[in-house]
Amino acid sequence: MRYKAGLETREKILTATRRLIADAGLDGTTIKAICEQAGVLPGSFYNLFDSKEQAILSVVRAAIDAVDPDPEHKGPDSVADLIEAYIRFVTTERDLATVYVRIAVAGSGNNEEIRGRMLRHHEGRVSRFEAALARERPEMSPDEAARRAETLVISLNGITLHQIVDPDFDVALHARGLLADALTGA
Amino acid sequence: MRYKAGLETREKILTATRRLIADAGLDGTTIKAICEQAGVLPGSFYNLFDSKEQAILSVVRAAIDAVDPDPEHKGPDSVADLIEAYIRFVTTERDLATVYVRIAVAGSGNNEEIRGRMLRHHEGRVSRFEAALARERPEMSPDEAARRAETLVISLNGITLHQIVDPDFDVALHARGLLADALTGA
DNA sequence: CTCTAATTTGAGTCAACGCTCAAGATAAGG
DNA sequence: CCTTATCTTGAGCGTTGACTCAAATTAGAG
Repeated sequence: MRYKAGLETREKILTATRRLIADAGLDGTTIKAICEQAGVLPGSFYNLFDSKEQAILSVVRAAIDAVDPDPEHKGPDSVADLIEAYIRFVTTERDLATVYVRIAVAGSGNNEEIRGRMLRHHEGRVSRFEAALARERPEMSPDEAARRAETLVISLNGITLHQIVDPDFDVALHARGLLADALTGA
Repeated sequence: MRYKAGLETREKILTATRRLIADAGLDGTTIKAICEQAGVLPGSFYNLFDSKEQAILSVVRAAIDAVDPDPEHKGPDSVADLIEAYIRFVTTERDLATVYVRIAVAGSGNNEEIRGRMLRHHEGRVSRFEAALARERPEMSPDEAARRAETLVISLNGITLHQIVDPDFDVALHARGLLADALTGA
């Protein structure tokens, strides 16, 4: 793949795949459905991807990366910053957020690469929350800060999970509630 | 189905289906796999169930009911009671807990019956937590208690979700942490 | 313009899926 | 023991899935 047309087709396929995983689930994400949504034929798909799994993995990697934007920037974010960034992601990139949860649940049992990637990503996120928490609540014991940071990240995932079941769910309200709980507790 | 043999076969099939959804995911839950695991042939499966979906739905209904044991008992549980019951469920009935989350995520997009059942069940659970919270923290505003109760239920689901990705995750530690946060906050 | 590599086409392969069915085996009431 | 309802067998049906490929088309460097 080197010509412009190929790159554009690749993007169309990835966009269609992302949309399908979010809307129809993994079962509904067939080659036929992807090709129809992308306006492309199967042969063209297989000119650019080795397998259906490869296309899905590309989308999944993008989704995982998008959950934690700017992971290199190790700057001193506050817990509130991190929560607001998450709210922004979940509300503006709902498809990617849905893909993230769908794959975490469906892929972790079968696919070791996905499971490992999810776990490493989780640890990274927890670390950032933990550091922010230690900065803002210096009197808190390190163990307590670590436990709270992990609970916070997991609870945020619970919020995203619930948004899949109830699309009208108020993500921001509950995410900010978690923030308050994490900062005010004993 | 009336003979004893039929009822036993039915149970074998449901057990195999539950195990498969938890271990292999919905994709891996094929008629062939169910029948092998149950030690039964396809014809026998279809003598007892109208379709694969019917068997899966039976397992799903059981999983949903099991998340909230004894829902009729409207007794005055404490928040701690409810959390401990949940910890017990997630740790002793891990297969059912995994089925619950897998179906919530995979089924809510496609299947309206499952989505509705999940939502109603969610509301029921939130109500019980809300009532317990109002009893233990009477000074809390009703809105605040409602918000906290819902956040608590959603966070517990996040814990179950995380257990699927990381089977060694300490469910009890984090669930009890949530309890403390919910009771002590402002 | 020319030539090659990249891309698109779409009919077609093969395996696996959910599911059926007629025939044989087994259970239980009378 | 006989009869009838229930259960089991397993080959096989039609459909759909992922994927292939040779031929036609198009993009772009020289």
